[in-house]
Amino acid sequence: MALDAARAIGAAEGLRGLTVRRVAERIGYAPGTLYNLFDNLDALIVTMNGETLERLRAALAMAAATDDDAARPSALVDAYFDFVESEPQLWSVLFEHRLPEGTSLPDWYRDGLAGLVDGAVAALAPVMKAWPEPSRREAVVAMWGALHGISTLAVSGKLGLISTNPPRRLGHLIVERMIAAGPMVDLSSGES
Amino acid sequence: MALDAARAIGAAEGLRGLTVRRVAERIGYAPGTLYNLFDNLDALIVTMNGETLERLRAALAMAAATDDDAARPSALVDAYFDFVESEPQLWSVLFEHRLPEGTSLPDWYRDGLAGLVDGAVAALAPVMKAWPEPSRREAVVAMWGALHGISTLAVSGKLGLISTNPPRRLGHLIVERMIAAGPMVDLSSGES
DNA sequence: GCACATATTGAACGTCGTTCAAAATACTGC
DNA sequence: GCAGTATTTTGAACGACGTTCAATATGTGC
Repeated sequence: MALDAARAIGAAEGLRGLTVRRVAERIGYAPGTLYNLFDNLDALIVTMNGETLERLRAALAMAAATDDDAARPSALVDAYFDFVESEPQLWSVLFEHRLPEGTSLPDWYRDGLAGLVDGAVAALAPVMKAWPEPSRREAVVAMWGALHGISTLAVSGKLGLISTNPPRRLGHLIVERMIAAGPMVDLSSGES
Repeated sequence: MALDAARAIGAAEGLRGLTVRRVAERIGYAPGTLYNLFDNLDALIVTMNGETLERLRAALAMAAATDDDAARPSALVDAYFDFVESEPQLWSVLFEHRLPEGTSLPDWYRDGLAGLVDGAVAALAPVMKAWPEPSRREAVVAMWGALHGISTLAVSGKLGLISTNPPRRLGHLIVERMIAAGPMVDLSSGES
């Protein structure tokens, strides 16, 4: 299948090496053939990213199945960084790729992301009882963004330029302190 | 100058529109002329990114000059998001751009990043007295990564898919809670 | 074997980054 | 002013890119 070839190339060379011609050559077809399967290269990459997203979701779900409530936050962080470190290029493609100006991501893509966050909210609920329901989700989104940023800077080599701390450690730090700190006292504060 | 043209194109169209030919056309020169000024397109973009980084540093330094120690964290977060929102495309180019496999970023680039972090560490020192010196820098790097991730997801449209919270609010949440929580009890914990 | 639908092709178009000999320009010593 | 040298700029060329499309091959029902 074309997606297998794309995944192999993406894992080896990232977004820069992912071209229609390379994918076609790898599966022994002419470049034009791929346009019978996908509208264009962007659609192929988005489809492949959907699969990567699903694998990430599955990995986090596995970690969320930990029995010990208190250990679950740390397990989720480890699962996240395990995934990023095991497939750094595919994870990069998942978030580096941007559609051209006019177009927008398909619905199943948003559903995949939402499922990821919902799973984390459910898994962390026992240790976030102090947070009221709406701000609990807000906090999880913020923590997801934090892990995402740390991983992004690490994979692109920019974190290593200014810190010797392993990215995983920074992730643990953020999540642990966020949960320990509890919710903001005034939810409407902090706006400029 | 070529950098002005590159900045104008980058601000309008992002990394996708930044081509040698477009930049050359805008300054009224042939494409080949740019290769007398820069080794290649990547070098041009890295130079332009250096200028963007310097403007970001200056904006944060301005916010760090706030007299009120307690208000400084919030001011820094606002300054960060003000910058991202005022030049989303140039900020995106600054972090989306990746050099090809072999090459690495120049030294002045790392110095710029380090200066950014050092400035934040100094500005936040009064409200982070509870953190011992080394882990204080670690925490600032983690918070920078968090703001970076939230902004990345926001600019790429992926944050809006799963949350209606403005990114700025998530940033305030993380920084406020991190500082309120204080350092980790056991600095060597959290490693898998 | 024939008609029809489907899959695949390969050439073509315009654009990209990059190179390089040739042409244009600027600068020197006189 | 001029000859000669150094520098800047050019424009054509190369290979690779995404994408399109008429032509061809392949498969299917009869």
